[in-house]
Amino acid sequence: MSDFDEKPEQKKRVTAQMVADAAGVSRSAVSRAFTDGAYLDSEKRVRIRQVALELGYQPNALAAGLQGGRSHLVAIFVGNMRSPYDTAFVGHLVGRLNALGKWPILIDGSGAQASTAVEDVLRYPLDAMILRGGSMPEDLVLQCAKIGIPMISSGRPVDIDGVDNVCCRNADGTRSMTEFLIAQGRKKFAYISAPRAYYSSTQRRNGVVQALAQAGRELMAEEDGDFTVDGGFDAGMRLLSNHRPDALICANDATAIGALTAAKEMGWQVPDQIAIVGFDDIDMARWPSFDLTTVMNPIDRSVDAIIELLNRRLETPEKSNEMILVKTELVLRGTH
Amino acid sequence: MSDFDEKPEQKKRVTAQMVADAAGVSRSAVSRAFTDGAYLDSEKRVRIRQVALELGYQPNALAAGLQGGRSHLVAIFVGNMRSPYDTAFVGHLVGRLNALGKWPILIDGSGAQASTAVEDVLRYPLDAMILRGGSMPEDLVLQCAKIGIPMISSGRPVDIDGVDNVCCRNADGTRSMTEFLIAQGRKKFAYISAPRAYYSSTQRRNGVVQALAQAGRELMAEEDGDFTVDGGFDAGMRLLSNHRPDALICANDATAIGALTAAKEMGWQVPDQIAIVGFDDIDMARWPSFDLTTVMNPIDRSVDAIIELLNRRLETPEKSNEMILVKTELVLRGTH
DNA sequence: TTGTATGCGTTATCAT
DNA sequence: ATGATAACGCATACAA
Repeated sequence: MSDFDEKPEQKKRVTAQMVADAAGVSRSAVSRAFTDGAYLDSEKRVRIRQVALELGYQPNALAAGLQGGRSHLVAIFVGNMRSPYDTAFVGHLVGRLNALGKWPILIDGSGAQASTAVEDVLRYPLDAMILRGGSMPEDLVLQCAKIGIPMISSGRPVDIDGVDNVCCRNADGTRSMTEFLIAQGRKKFAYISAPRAYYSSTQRRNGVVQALAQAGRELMAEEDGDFTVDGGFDAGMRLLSNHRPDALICANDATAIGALTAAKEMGWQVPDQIAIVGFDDIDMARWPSFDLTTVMNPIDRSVDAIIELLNRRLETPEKSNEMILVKTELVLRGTH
Repeated sequence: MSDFDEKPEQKKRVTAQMVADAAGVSRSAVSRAFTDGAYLDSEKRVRIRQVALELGYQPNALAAGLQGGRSHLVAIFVGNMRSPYDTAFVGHLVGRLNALGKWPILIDGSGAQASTAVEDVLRYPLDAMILRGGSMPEDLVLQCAKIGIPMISSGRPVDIDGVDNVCCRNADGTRSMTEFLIAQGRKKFAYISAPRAYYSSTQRRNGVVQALAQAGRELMAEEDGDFTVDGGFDAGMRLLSNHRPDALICANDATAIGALTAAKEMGWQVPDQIAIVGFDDIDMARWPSFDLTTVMNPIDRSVDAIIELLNRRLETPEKSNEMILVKTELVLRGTH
């Protein structure tokens, strides 16, 4: 073997034609060797694959995608790449998509250039676009729908033709939690919210208010948070300086962790004097320093639902929109 | 306008040819209208773009990528999509790549099917492959190098031709921290590690040991963690039951948070009786309940370095390998 | 400045 | 079972 053979210095990508030449077969044979269920002598298939391996050949997915089939590319528009819940969510989703042979292209929705980014990514013939939290500009959603790209929104229902939705039963979750706390003997309820723009916070608040109304009560106090620990801390400080509730329900776990820290710092006994609960059940909620009672917003099930809707939509592109509602569960730990 | 016109039901993607027909120009004119710096009457360009917008035309990136230029696709192999540091890292990286017009395809390296996933993604003519933490099987790295895909590894140096590296000065970080604690008067040092397989934990331990040696000391105790809060909690419990160090250095922040929780639970006064410090400076480190003194492993600078190496490599594909070492910084909060 | 013609690497169709 | 050939949608060298 010559030195030249030893180090091919192949700058250009190996093509099917090269493999065909090397193996002494036609280009089509090579293509078939990489297509499951194609007519090809099994012995020849093995030989071709062998040659391909030696040459380092991989079918070019770009060219294959041009053929009209699926591209296997899926975009994920992530509203907030900083929040613990969303990042965990995306982590799971990516894993599931990988297992399915779908390749997720991530778009950071919080960036200033998010709209441009979406438009650029739309140049790829995507199998689907998944919206996670945040909000994609309406016109872009419409554009996707117009192009005919299946869209699945998670966390914020989108009522547009061609968009499927996965959403957790926010109000049910906080309603159950509130009922539980009432049954436990709590009487004076407060809520720390997130800005109105966040659909889920409003829904969660509704659940609290409904449960209280049913018991002939109402919220005694309320403060604005922003879904972050710092926001929860500040809101908790403000709220607990001016009121003495015995139950504090927070828009999410981050907020609750912040509020819990504030309460402890102010000398409140949790859960003796006050119950503080969150929503989501992020990893940190079960960290021993918090041991937070919360409402589980199940990532597994939500991702399952997304995958399910994705498969269904790819199978039947013209099917009508669907909305899968994901059930929550109370997670009773140490702060109630 | 007829009903038919109203709802075009366009299943097929709009192509440049359709736009050309609609605008009464040639196919190439349309192409030029979307290519910056191409010769085209500016008036005509505007008209073509207008028609394209109405029809919902986007150049097909798959077909464009086939042309031999860049695909603008970049794969990110993520070793651990659960750890707070890695997810934050990936979040930043995705944002930066988006801003550059590069589209990141995520591969979950912790999945069982990671190898298959990498091979499948390699079918796309990637502009680059970025390794974040974890470890990609060596043969796959070699395969990428052979194909000629630029690779950049972050968090774990890869010594293979064609692979650039970004790595934080782990040993420097813990050495500075140890020196600082020694100067502060701490005398009995302990370390909670991660499994040997993790390059960074070993490096960080080395820094501690070196600084101690220079002061004529050595580690009085050591326990095995696993880079998680739970692991840190357990290791902390074991360590503090059998020893009475006055400084506990942990392999990362998650470990430190776990150990800190354990220490408080056992009644230790932090920082009076013991200093507990971490590494990374994840978001949670500055949460008020922890207020953790730690070594910053700067995500911004690491991502900057990756982008820099990426640009340089794309500019000069044949350049020799580079390794950018990222400086750490002590972050002095409340646990020292 | 513009249109025509060719090539990119693959899969699908059609013969054989 | 296999090989030749036609799409796929675009960019670009070339001709006008």
